[in-house]
Amino acid sequence: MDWDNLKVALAISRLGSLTQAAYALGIDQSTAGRRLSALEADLGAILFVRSKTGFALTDAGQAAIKEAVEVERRVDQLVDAVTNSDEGPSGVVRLLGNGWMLDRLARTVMAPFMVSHPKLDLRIITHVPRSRVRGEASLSLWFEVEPRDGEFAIKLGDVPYALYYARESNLEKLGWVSFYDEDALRPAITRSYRRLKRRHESLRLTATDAGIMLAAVREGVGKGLLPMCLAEEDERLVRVNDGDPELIRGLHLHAHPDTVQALRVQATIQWLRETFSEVFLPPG
Amino acid sequence: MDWDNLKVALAISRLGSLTQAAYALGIDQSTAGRRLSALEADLGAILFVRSKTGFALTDAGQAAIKEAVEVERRVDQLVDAVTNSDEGPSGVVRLLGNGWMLDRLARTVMAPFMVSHPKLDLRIITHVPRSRVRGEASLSLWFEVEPRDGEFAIKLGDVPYALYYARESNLEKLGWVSFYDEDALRPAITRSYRRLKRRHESLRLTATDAGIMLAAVREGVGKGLLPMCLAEEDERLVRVNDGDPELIRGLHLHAHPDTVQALRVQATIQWLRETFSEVFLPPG
DNA sequence: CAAGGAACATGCAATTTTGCATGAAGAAGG
DNA sequence: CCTTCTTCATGCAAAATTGCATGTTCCTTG
Repeated sequence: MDWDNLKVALAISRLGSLTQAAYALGIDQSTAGRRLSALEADLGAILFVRSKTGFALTDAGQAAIKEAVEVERRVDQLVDAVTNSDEGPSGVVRLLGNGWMLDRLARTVMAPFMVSHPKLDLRIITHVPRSRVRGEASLSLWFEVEPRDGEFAIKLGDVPYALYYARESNLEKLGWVSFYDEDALRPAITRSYRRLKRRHESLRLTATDAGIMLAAVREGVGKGLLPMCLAEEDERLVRVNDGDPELIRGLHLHAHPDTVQALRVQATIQWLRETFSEVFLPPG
Repeated sequence: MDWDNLKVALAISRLGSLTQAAYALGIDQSTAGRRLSALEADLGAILFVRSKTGFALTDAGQAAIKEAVEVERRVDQLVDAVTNSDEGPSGVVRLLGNGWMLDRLARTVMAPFMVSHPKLDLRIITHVPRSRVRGEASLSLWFEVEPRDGEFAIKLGDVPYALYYARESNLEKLGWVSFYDEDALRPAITRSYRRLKRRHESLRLTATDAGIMLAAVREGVGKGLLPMCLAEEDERLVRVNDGDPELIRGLHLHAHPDTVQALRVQATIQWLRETFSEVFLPPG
């Protein structure tokens, strides 16, 4: 049995299809299929039921994947133990989250991090359906979402939002630009909006990303709740009220327990914790 | 990094040389060398220092092997978990011990065991220097030897020895056939001999294996302490004294902790425990 | 219901890996 | 001190693996 073929089984189990698994591994779909077949032949058991819509785990497959995850973790440990000393952790880390958050990270603290970790391979993925993320060294940035099926979560900090409008606009006439996505119905958010928004005011635009909202508000489309870290930097935006932020959202980092222990994941977590204030709090 | 290359590193670390490792893995020495080089390149660290006398672990190599052993164990678990259900455990188990013991096992209880475990691959190795045996799913049968460096040992039972001579010989005129090997100087054995052997009696032959001793005694070369399980079955041998055996040796089974957990090793241990009386005690 | 898309299987050529043969370099033994 | 044995490195042909192109089946969507 070729130990390397376990990678294929793991990838298929995570991505659900041969094609995607092969792409993730950087090999051809046909190769992935043949290597899986070879693995199954060596083990004397069928691990996946093939269908045109994808691969699904059999009972034997579930048992195998459960152990293969452990194998992967040990290999990670080995790589960490050996390559560690010279140039810091190496390998792939996937970072998932909202577009504006990842964009902000990229604009502020990402470059020095990549420089100081030359062997780290960061995959930035915006707005992936949460269900798709399983295992495989990935970290997700989410607001107030409790971890799913045994995910490991730490709170990075509180991100303040405040109400802004464009300097050139007439505040009284402005409609609203508001957030809409799976999180939009959370109590904290609806409560803030209910408190701020008067009945007769119109809703001009919704967006799933605060970066787009900010652009819209800046161009005078309407007023809206924006992360202070973004808005305070923009000279064309004016905050409506002084004092406390209108809304505070807790930012959490979710990690799959299979891979939290890997050094590269730990390093990324540490980086996000250390730079949180700089990235997500308003300056000063 | 090709996970399968860890096998090569493990084999080299256990057998100490590229050639032997390659032979054990069933691949060519040049292939093993190239795969080790590839592994080292992927890890960015040298694992072994090459010399004409063999390969020696570097510090990085030691760290790597420590983890690779864990990887191997998890792969074992995976194979056990998956192939388990149908035809019992599979894989290689090495069984080391004295020639006569392994010979006796082969004559008595080995065939049914091999039949009931069709996927098991048993490697019988007689009289290997003990230092050579490290890791790699091996079990050793030894008398009264305490386990080394964290080996795991269980006592199988007591093997009775008694004094025999050939039916056609004249007991009074017979010299001695005695055991000689690394274990021969153990207190229990020298005590028995001192008690039994009179000064004027001559020492005719020494052998390192009780099977050869038995053949010699049977052919009238001399009298000697023989395992009762062997001697009682031989019509041409006569026991000198009735009653208690002249010598009792405790038979132990040593296993390396890295691999005891593997199902195939467990199955082999269980087999040896269950059949001990039939194999190593005199009939009746 | 038809068309388009996505997913897995398979034949075949190109690439990679492997094994063999040989060479070189040290260790062991007479 | 020389011979012999064992060990690892390397060039080259054979073998195995891989990727590409294509075919087929099923799901989705208009």
